[in-house]
Amino acid sequence: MQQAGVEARSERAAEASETKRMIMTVAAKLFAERGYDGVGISEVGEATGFGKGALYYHIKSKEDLLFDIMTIYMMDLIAAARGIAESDLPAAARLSALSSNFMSIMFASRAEMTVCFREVHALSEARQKGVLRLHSEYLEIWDRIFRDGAASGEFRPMTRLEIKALLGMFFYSFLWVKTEGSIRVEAIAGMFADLTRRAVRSDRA
Amino acid sequence: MQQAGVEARSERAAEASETKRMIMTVAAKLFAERGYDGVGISEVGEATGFGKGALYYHIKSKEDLLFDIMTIYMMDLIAAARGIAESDLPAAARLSALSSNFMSIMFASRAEMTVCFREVHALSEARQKGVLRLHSEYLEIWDRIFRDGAASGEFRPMTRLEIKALLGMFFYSFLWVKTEGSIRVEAIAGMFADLTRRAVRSDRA
DNA sequence: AAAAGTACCGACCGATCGGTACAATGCAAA
DNA sequence: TTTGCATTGTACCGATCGGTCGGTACTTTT
Repeated sequence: MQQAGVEARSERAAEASETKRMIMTVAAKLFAERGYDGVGISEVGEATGFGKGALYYHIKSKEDLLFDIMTIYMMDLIAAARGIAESDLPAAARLSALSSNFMSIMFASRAEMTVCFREVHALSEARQKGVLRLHSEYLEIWDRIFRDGAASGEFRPMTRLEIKALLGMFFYSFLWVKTEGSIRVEAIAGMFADLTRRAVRSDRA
Repeated sequence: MQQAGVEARSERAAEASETKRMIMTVAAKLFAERGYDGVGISEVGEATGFGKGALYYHIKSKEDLLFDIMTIYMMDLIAAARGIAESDLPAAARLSALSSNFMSIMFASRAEMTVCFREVHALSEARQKGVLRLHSEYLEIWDRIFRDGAASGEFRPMTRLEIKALLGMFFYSFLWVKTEGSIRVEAIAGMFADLTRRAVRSDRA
C-alpha cells in the first residue's frame, strides 16, 4: 500500500504524484502484457492495491491513464535526445549517443515504451495526433543529426523516408530485444548504431 | 484452459470458405484500426452484414478468427519468401526480391499484416508461440540469404541479432509507410533493400 | 415427399466493462 | 475536541462483452 500523504503540494501539469507514477508503472506493465483494451480497470486496481474508487481519485479516466503514460515517457525520451543532439560532437558520435540513450531508456522503461508505440490506436483521434506529434518530434532530432552529418560529409544525404525506415529498426526493437545473459545494453546499442552508421555513411571510398 | 493442440485444428487454414475469407478481411481491417480487444464481435457482424448467429456459423470463436488471420497471411508471406530464397540468384539480388515481395504483400494486405505483428499479445499463450514460430520461420529465410551472401563474400558476416534488427526495419514499416502519390511500391522496396544492402555489404573496399 | 444439410437471424445469457456515488477512515490544523 | 480535507473501500450503474440458443428459410439428397 502507499501512504502518499506527502504529495499534497500541487504539481505542474506534466508532473505526477508519486502514487500516480506508481499506478502508471503498474498499468503500463499490464497494458504491455495484454494490451490496453485487454486489461480492465479493476485489474489495474488489484495490481496497484487500490479499489476502483481510490484509483479514480488519482486518474481521470482509463484513457487519460494511457495517454499520460505515453506522453510522459515520450517526453523523457525527447528531452534526453535533444540534449545529445545539441552537443557539438561529430554526427557519428551523436548517433552513437542517441542509440545508447534510446536503448537504455528502452530497457529501463520497456513496458511504457511498448505501450507508447503499440497502443496509439486505443486513443481518441485528437490524442492520437498528440502522441504522433511527439513521435515526429523525436524523428526530427534524428533527422537533424543526419542532416548535420550530410553537411559535414560524414554521411550521405538521406531522404526523410530513409530516416524513418532506420528509426523503425529502433522502434521495433523493444518487441524482441532481450539483454540475454552476457549481452549488455551498451553492446546492443553499439550494434544498432553500427548498423545505422553503415547504412548512412557517405560513399566516397 | 486450451485443450486442443495448437496445430490440431489450424491445419486447414489455407482452405477457408469464401465467406470466411471475407469475414477475415473485414475483421482484419477493423482490428488494425482499433485493436482486437477494441472491436466487438457484433461490430464485426455489422461490418460483414451478418448477425451474430451467422457469424458464429462461420467462425469458431473471436480468438480463432484472429489466429486464422495471422497464420494465413504469415504462411503466404513465408511461402513466397521461400520461393525467392531458393532461387540461385546472387544473395544481393535475392535480398532485393525479398524486399519487393515483402512490400507488395504489405501493401496488398496491410491490415492483416498489422494485426499479425501487433496483436500477438491477444492470443492465448500456446497460440502466441505458434505465431511467433511463423515469425521466426520468416526470419530463417532472410538469415539463410545473409549467410549465403557472407559465404560468397558479397556480405560481411552478420550476427543473428543484427539480422533481427534489420528485419525489424521492415516489420515496423507498415505502421507508417504510405504510397504517397508518386512513390510507388517498388521504389519503397528498393529503398529498404538499398539500406539493408549498405548495412550488410562486406568491408573490402 | 420426407429427411438432412446449409446458412442465417435476433433474442438472450452471465460476466465484465468503465465509471460514479457516497459513506467511512485517518490525519492535521484549529 | 472539533472541523475539514485528503484518501479510500464498497455498492452500484447502464452498457457492452463473447457466445449460445431455438428457430426459420432454402437447397440437396434420398
